[in-house]
Amino acid sequence: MVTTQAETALWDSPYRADCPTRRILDRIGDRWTVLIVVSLWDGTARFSELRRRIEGISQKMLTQTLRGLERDGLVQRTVHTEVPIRVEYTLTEAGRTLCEPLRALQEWAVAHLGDVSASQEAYDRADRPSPDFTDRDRNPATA
Amino acid sequence: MVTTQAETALWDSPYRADCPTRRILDRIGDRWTVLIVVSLWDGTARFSELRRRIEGISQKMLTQTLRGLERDGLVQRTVHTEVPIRVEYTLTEAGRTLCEPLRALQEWAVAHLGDVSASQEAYDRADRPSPDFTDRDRNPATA
DNA sequence: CGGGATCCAAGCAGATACTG
DNA sequence: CAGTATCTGCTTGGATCCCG
Repeated sequence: MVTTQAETALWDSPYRADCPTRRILDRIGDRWTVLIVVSLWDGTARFSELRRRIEGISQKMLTQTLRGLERDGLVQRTVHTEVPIRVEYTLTEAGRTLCEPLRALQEWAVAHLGDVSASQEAYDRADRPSPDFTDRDRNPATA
Repeated sequence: MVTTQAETALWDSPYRADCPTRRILDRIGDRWTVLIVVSLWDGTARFSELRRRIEGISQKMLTQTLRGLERDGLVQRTVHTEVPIRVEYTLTEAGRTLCEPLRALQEWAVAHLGDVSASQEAYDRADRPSPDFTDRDRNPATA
């Protein structure tokens, strides 16, 4: 895919709306995609099992996200036409490769959550010129 | 809240709503955070410069996202009270460390976009039981 | 069990107007 | 220049009902 140089393609184009990074980001940028992919890391899982694992995800979102992942070729869906129907989901090879950067991100999260939380508290404690967000607020409890 | 082993903590807790991963994911999971962090990789940038670089981002979203990043301690905001006011944004150390996993993700995106696109087209071409999405559609043009 | 379809609330995000 | 404030539309996502 890279025409000129790897470096350039990687760091110059991302700011344009039609670049690969943007497209992928839009796909995996939702709340559930990453969680699902990561939770499929250790193997196959059934629909209801995923639903229990992810915790907080609705049936609609789980279905929707899984469909998206299947469409992207990151997850394989296998239907077992038995008495109570059984559907299993597995990561494809591509899906498995995606897990690596995702794990890196996860490790970062675990390693830096403390700092982030501390920074947030410090930020919120400081009296800022106009801390009164009216529109879209990150911490509604403060008001 | 798994206290046994690091490995376990990394892979067992993410499915609970209050885990670090979820929290970080919710923060960087929006469309702009990652783009901004990445675009600050090579150094300091002014507000308007970021706005031009990111392309497509509104002033509101840029401000909002930058505030969030500042609050998280990932970006440092410096105001130069000059005639035309000048504000510069730089990654903090934490922000810079976040760039690494983000770069990995970006590289994955560049490397796999072709496969993903191909998979999507194949998926869309296949006649599925009921491909008629009514609610939330990924490709409105198909209808 | 594993969804599909529909309704509806909340949040996200754009456009606009105004300020120091 | 670098925002803030507000109104508003669109999207996201949850709840619910139903079906094979």
